[in-house]
Amino acid sequence: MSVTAPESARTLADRVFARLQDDIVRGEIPPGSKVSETELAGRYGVSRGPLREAIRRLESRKLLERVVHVGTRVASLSFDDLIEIYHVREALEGMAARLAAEHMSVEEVNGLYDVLAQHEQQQDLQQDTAYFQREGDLDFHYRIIQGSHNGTLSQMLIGELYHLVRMYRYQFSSVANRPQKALNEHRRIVEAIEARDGEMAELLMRRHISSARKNIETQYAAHKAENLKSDT
Amino acid sequence: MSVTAPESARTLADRVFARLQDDIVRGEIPPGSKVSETELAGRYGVSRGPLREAIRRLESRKLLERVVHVGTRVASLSFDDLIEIYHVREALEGMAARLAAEHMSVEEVNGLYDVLAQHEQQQDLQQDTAYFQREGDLDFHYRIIQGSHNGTLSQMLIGELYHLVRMYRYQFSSVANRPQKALNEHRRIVEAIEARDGEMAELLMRRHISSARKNIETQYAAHKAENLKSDT
DNA sequence: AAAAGCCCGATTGTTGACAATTTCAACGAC
DNA sequence: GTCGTTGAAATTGTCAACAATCGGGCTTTT
Repeated sequence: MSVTAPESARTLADRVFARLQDDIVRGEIPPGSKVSETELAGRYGVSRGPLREAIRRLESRKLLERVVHVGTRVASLSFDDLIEIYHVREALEGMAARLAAEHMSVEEVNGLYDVLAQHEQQQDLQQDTAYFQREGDLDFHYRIIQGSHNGTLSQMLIGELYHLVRMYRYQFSSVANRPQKALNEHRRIVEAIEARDGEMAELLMRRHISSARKNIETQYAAHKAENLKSDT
Repeated sequence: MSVTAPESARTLADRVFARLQDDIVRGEIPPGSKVSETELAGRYGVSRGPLREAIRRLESRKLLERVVHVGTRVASLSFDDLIEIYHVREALEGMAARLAAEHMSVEEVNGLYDVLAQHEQQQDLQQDTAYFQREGDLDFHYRIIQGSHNGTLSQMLIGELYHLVRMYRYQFSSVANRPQKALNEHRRIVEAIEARDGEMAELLMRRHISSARKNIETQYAAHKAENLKSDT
């Protein structure tokens, strides 16, 4: 399912990489905190060799930042970074939706409807909304990206960008605060894909992600204003 | 200038990384060929430690492919890979043009016109056309990408994708075969950026890259037909 | 003769020790 | 009191040796 299929984690470096990435994304290791190679090596029970390999991979995914001869620290996403990411998502996922409309099989389209139905049900039941909304939302986007049948595109979104998005969501305990609207947008996107209307699918997906970005920008402005008020 | 500023190559791994990447992109090490760690370590005069770090970084940039316990080989771009990359370029550089129209300073826009004038002159003189056309073309695109003032976007295009594009151009000694048309398209893009018309800039950039992609697809079809003919 | 199994060489994965660099605190000068 | 210097501790960068795994060739079996 994942683009970088870990199979069964053939090597030590692979396992450490997976565990360390999870610990970072879930906030187990706080964003911005310095991490020591020897300390991490001890924690995961390996030597510094495989650990350094894991660090380098996570560095290229922007989850770690390394300074020569100084050390490594966990990336800490700023609002500006997140806005940048959403601009990239808008471009890439828009293209993904277009390609998905052109290349998705009927089985894959049916799968999209299944996901939609699932979300609708969870919407009604309001059970564990926070968790399912964010993971479910990603699930929907995952499927469209995979449906593009473009490995480069999938790698960039799922293999690189989405870890940052997930980390952000954990970091700010952020949950989609416009679930009904998002669900409707999802439905229209799927309909465009089923109709094989790539242009429409791209347009709708871009609007969808653009709305999410503007939502974040609004929250950011409110947050900043709040801080200014409490500072004075 | 570069996104991953090498400064003066502080560490051994950095230097090996830069040299190895250059050797790969320029085809010094043939695409698809297997590379041995000990052999490369000897060639660059370092131990396997820093070399392995360089290999990991190039692997994450898709310039090397590694199989566990088997070895590393230089990536060999297929036509399908290239088509995928151009779809991603269309999406990302379209967004870059839009953001550039919104955020570029007047000095940066003037710089674009300078590049345009340079290309025009080289066009007239027809001197060393092959080299300047391909590097100059990249220079134009570089500036617009940087003009987006979006670090994530720049990293993805310049830091990841463009090495593959350059490798492909070396590999197939490929040169833009529609230079006059491309130059006109460039000019219209710059005009849209100067007019701060982000929507138009994105549209034109997407058409520009889409045309290049279709051009490649046509060449591919011709190439395939040629092979079929010689096979029978 | 073809196929399956085994062994050996070669390559990669991993480890621990050593070298180089940075940081931080103590000290002294202005 | 502040700033610059110097030294040591800690951390990262690098290296060479050891262990694990894979591929190819040989033997063996049917």
